[in-house]
Amino acid sequence: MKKQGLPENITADDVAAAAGVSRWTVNRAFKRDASISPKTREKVMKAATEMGYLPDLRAASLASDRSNLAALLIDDFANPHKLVMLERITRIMRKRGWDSLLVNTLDRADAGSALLNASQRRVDATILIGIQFDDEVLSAAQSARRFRKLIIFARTSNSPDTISIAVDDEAATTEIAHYVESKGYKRPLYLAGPRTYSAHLRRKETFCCFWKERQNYAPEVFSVSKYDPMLSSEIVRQALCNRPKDTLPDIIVCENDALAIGAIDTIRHTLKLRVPEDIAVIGFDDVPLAETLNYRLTTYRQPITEMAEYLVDVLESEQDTNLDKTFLGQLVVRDTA
Amino acid sequence: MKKQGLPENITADDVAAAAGVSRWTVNRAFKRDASISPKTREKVMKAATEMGYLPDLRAASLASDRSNLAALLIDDFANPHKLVMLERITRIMRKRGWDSLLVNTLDRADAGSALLNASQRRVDATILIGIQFDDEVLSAAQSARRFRKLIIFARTSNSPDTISIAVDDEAATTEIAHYVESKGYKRPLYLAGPRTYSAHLRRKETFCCFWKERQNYAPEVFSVSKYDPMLSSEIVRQALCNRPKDTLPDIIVCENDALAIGAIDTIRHTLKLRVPEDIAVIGFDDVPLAETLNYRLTTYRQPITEMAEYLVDVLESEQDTNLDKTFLGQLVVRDTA
DNA sequence: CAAAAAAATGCACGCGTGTGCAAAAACAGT
DNA sequence: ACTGTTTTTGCACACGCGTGCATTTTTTTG
Repeated sequence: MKKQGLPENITADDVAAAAGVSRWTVNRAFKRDASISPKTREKVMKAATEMGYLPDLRAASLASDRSNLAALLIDDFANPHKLVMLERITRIMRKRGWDSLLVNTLDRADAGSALLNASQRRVDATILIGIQFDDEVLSAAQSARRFRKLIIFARTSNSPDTISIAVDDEAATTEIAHYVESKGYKRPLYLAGPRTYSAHLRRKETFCCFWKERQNYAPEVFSVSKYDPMLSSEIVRQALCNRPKDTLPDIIVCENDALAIGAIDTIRHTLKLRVPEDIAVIGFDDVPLAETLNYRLTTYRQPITEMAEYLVDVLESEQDTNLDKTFLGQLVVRDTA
Repeated sequence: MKKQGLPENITADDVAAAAGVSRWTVNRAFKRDASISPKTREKVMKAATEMGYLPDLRAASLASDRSNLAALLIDDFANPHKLVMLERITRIMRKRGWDSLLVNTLDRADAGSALLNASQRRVDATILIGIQFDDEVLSAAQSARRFRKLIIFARTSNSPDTISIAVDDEAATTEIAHYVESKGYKRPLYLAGPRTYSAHLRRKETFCCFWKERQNYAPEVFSVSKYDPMLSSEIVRQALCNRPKDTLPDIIVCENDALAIGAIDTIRHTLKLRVPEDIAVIGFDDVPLAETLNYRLTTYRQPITEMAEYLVDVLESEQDTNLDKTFLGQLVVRDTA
């Protein structure tokens, strides 16, 4: 693919020679708020464009020790909400001049190595958008130092070395619980996802506490080991298929939409019951599928855009403590509850 | 987050001093098949581990002109199949030692700038997994040179400067068409996606030619401007909602699963008809949702894993011509056709 | 119009590693 | 022990740009 007659690598020196200035002036032309006169910059840019020159970000990063690059670690691709977060985060990062290194963490054992992988590229920050990051991994990460910032997105963590950006699970779940109560549901079933350690959600706990306190009994709880609609379908089937009708829950409150979608499928196609008339369902996240004709899912929307903007604020921030932040989302009432 | 008392940046020099060897020996220890004695390597690695040293990949890339990094450009996050490709590609790349730079291309106008963005990081290859890459962008990319390899994934292109890795659309669509014919469908409707230029699919054309040749009439065709289930639902509704029953298609053949899912939703929930009894549906891709209880979609599965493995072969290949390759997938018959 | 202030430009040095070759060390065979 | 061979190690130089400061040019001001 090498074009003949064209130099293999155009550097700032080449452009400098062509424009009749020094190399440093060339690089200044490419740097915002650099001290350079408008007409020199124009002259340089003209030469650069003709020669197809663009600064080498590796060298820039090496020299300045800032890369404008952040690693995104993800491990849970079955959850459609991940796609939404990924899209929003990469879009907003790019809009604000940040590139993203995507690292697909294979499993829990792999998380540590993924972290080191990112650190070798000397990224300015590492963003965790997954579930399999437990204490060991986090402490290993810290002991390896080389991590400027370790950000946990859409999940809260108590680790002091970590910055957590997430919705306020307690507020959100309380709002959901109030809604469930106000609609007169009496036998809620809580469908929880995998339980994690360092970085977790406080949804199940909040819902159950709320219900026990207000209604004087604990809701039934089932747990799915992965945020995967098909797995959720299977767990709900096992939980409900042989039960007499009057012992069935009247609503399934799900930790997120992936679980809710699986639950709805089972209710409709395996149990042959109606949603919401026989069993209502409520989700969390508001994934694109939740809005489709088929699901029309009642769910809680996280303000992902706002969270992603704040994420970039954090990337660009100089301070390194007290950056945790929680957000409020909004209950989206559709047809399933 | 700086740990006190620890040096800010541990370099190979530090490790060399600690291990009593030269810097070059330290770096050799980290390089496979480098000429180094086992016990020296062990000694170096021990010191390196204690000090938390890992080679700086930016500097390595700068010096060697190889980054083991490839850019992934994506623009179409509404299509669930993108998530599958992304997952598979990043997983296999990582397994084989490659990192990925994810670039979210905002729109067609942005594609060129995204390409330049990637080139500034001096990636070894740029992989296009989107639709909005037309001739202009590709030629701009080439004229900017700095692109070692430009790979178009899951789409074919005739550009000589490009490497295309895709399923054999003609073979796949022919298999689908044979299936449709053999099942006795008589009024197929082809639901196509957005039409593109340089990088395209040959599905619609193949299906229509096949049908015209064998049945002597052209199937009806509708086109959706984005691979988005909700948009597909809307187009199908407009196309079919006021039609007398006997003029409705008996099968909708969709360019991919995103469209098929939207079509099914409309058939069931808006037209109040049954799938496949009233209208059958067939998709393409075999996204995870296709397998769920709710859809049980008949579709064509692309061998993404195999394609991703080949992609890495291409990344590692020295030659730079004749690397295009097409793959055969498999028809997955479920309940919708 | 000269002097002072401000803006623009040039430069030595450093960032951390790879390459190819030369020097040194280890090993083999007699 | 001695030579020839192979393995291992060290090193000068290069990769392309940023930083901080010194120098030059331009602008401002009395």
